[in-house]
Amino acid sequence: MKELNTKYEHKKIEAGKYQQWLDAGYFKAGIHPDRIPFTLVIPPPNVTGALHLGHALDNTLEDMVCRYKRLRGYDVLWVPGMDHAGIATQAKVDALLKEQGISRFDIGREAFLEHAWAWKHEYAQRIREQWAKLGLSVDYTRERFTLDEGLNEAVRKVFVDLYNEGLIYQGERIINWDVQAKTALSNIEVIHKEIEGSFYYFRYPVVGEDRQLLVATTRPETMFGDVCVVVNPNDERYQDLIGKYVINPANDQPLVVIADEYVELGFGTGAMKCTPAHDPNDFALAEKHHLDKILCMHPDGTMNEICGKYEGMDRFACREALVEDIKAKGLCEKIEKHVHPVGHSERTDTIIEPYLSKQWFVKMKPLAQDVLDHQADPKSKIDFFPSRFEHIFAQWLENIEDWCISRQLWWGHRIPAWYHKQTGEIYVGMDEPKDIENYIQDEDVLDTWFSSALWPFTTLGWPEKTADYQRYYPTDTMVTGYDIIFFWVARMAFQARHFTKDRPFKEVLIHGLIRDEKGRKMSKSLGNGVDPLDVIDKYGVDALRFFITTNSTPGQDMRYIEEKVEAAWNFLNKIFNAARFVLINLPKDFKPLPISNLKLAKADKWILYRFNEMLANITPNLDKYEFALAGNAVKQFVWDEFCSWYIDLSKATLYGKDEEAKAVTCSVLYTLLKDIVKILHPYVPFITEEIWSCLPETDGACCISSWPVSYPDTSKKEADQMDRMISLITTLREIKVDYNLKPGSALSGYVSDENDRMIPFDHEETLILERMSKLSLLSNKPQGEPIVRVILGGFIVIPADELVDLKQERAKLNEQKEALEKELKRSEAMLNNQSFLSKAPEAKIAEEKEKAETYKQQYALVLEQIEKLG
RNA sequence: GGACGAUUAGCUCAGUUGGGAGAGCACUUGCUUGACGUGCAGGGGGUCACAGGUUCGAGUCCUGUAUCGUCCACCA
Repeated sequence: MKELNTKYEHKKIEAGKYQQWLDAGYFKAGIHPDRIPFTLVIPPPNVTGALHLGHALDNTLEDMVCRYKRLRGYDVLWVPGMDHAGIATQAKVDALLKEQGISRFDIGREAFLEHAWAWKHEYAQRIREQWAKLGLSVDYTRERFTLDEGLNEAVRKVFVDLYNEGLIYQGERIINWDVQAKTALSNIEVIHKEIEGSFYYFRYPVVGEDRQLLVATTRPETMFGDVCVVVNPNDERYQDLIGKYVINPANDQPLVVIADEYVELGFGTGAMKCTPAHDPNDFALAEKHHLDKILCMHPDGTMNEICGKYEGMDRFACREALVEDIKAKGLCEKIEKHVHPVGHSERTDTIIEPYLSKQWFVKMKPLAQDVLDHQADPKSKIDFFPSRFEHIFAQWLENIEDWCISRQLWWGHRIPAWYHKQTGEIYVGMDEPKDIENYIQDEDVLDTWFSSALWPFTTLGWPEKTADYQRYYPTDTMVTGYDIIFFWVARMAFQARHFTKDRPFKEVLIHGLIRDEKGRKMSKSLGNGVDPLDVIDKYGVDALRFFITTNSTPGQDMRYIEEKVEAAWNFLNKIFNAARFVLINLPKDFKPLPISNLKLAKADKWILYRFNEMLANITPNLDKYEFALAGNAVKQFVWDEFCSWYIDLSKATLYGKDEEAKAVTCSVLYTLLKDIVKILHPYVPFITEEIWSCLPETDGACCISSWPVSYPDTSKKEADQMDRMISLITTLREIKVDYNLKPGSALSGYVSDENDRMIPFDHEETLILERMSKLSLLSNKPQGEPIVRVILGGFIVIPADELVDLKQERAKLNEQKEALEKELKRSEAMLNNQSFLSKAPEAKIAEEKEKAETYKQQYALVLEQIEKLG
């Protein structure tokens, strides 16, 4: 048993504790095969750098769940791991090499990957150090990486199976091309931003005629890829032009005018240029009308060889130059300002080029439908907290398009497809073809999310039917931000459904973003990021965790406010000192007595009753991830009831002479402290473990102890008696403030019930009154002007002639009178309402009647007193 | 163009099946009370955005409006 420090110093308390937990193997799953398993996988952080506050939020909530479930007696498995994060990591390694003057193309694929792995090892270690700082109770014996061998095998199997089922295909389509990263992206990696661009109106001379056709575009540089001009077949203006040729002002080439209903009658000029290789709609038109698809750019966004003098120019430089040239030719009618959404790369923020390219796709409709079908079944659906995200999730799946999964990168899972050197035939398989010398492998890798989507089951050993997979899958809870529902949650859902015939997790807790104190997103460019390590250094991780868990609401964004972390620290300091108080007052040879065998005093019964109330309140809230509601209820109990009242009340016996009473108080203090520490453990694991280790008669660690149960034999009636005492003590304090008496000054007086009968106090209560208020009870009603105040269940009379300020007393009584009148009016209105009496629940009516009764008595008393004062 | 969220004390936010408006910080008065001044005791401060409706009863449910924010959406 350790000795508790005299001061709360978070650094001292947190030091070494995590390693002790790990050394003892407390977070290793499977130690208790008899227990019900509870599984959670960590959303694998990218190995691109340090963890930020967003990770702290996510991971703290997960650790909360795990530690709570562990205390509830589950065999908890929390699988840790990291994500290779293809584009992001490759960009970082590229940048690092660039600093050394190296291009990845100089050193080649293999050498580059060596650098990438070295990077991964370095950052994985940093991430683990941060997990340790946060106190995450993960099982390191099961740590995985999205690019490790086992996962690679699973990824290949998934690819090959989907390919064989016709759910993965290769196709030449318009994809979102990132000209900076020089890779394809999926639709959700494109961020649409409203950009002020221009609408250019150009005149296209009609071949052989002396007239011009007006065509508008927002992207003149793609005119080199135009193959025709399209008009609506019902557009009367252009009937005679259909089938004729016009001259493209960009390159003076003839373009045929075709008709298609796709062109909207009222929009623009009614004539649309068609660029099949640079626009998805134009591509669809080209397929329909068997038109050519002409690329006019290189993969890096510069113009290609078909663009004549513009070859090699950046696409936007080309746009400007071309417009100038067309103006010079006199073919530019006008340029209008035009605000429209423009796709940007999520990673590089460059403007996406819709680009014709051969890529691999997942056919999404059937896979998504499978998930949607199960979402309609309460037994196999994934439950979202809060539930509104289920609609967002379902809506996205309903409108899903095929997923472009190939990426032109090196860092990732290589696509298991090989092309025959002579025939070009495609071979897709788990392993390379036997006559590999005749094949070359596809150069591309898979979208990072393709492997992340398998995370809940591949980490448990799938496709092997391992013991872990059988015991721990499907997982129970996933904790993640609303920003990756589409990227990740939806994809896990369909891959799990398809390959494991199950949901990947039963419940999803969705949290929001953590923002800066002004509500802005934290970002590098704004420089408003907060490093969790700095916060931990200043306030300790427990304070950070308590701030996070008690200031966030499921699904809702939160702001980082340092004052609130400080407030959390203050609470921890409070707990620490409460623990000190208890420990200081326990006798050296203390042995806790079972509460149920004790002759409890009123104060004991009161606090135990309150504890039961609190426990009954928080448990269901914790079960539905309402950590803030539960946490604040615990805080309120600990601070306002345990510390402010019970500890103070306990001093009456602790500092008294009754050894038997003292022993009872000690046991109650000890037992309650122990329970409080357990309840708070998921929130603040370090300080609670510290206090636990200083408590006598505890074995093991707090983190593997058990969730408290409620105390037997507590009653509301007895709790109410203590509430009368509390009301009395509070009133006495008010009187002292009213009369400018020192808090420690002595008073004498008596308490009467509504009928003016003196209420007797037992020994315990007398001691408490003396201790808390320096009130000595009178046995006879004295003469003279008294101060009279209404309290719960009666009134207190303080005879104090020389003190009494009649004016003040009248004012006070009138205040009370008015308040009571208001309450009575409200109460009577309710009780005189026949509808209320006939429709409201009985318990509510009884409650109101009881209240009304109390008010009436108190009101009568106040009136009587006012009359006495005259 | 759709969908969703927010609007409650000076600030940041809770408020779980509808039943007398809460917290933290800030403000204010008093206090070396044998755990804690990082504290203790007392106090002030809100027409719950607005307008209707349902209900015996609405911060809470319904409809609409306003403001802010987010996501989704190929109109050249």
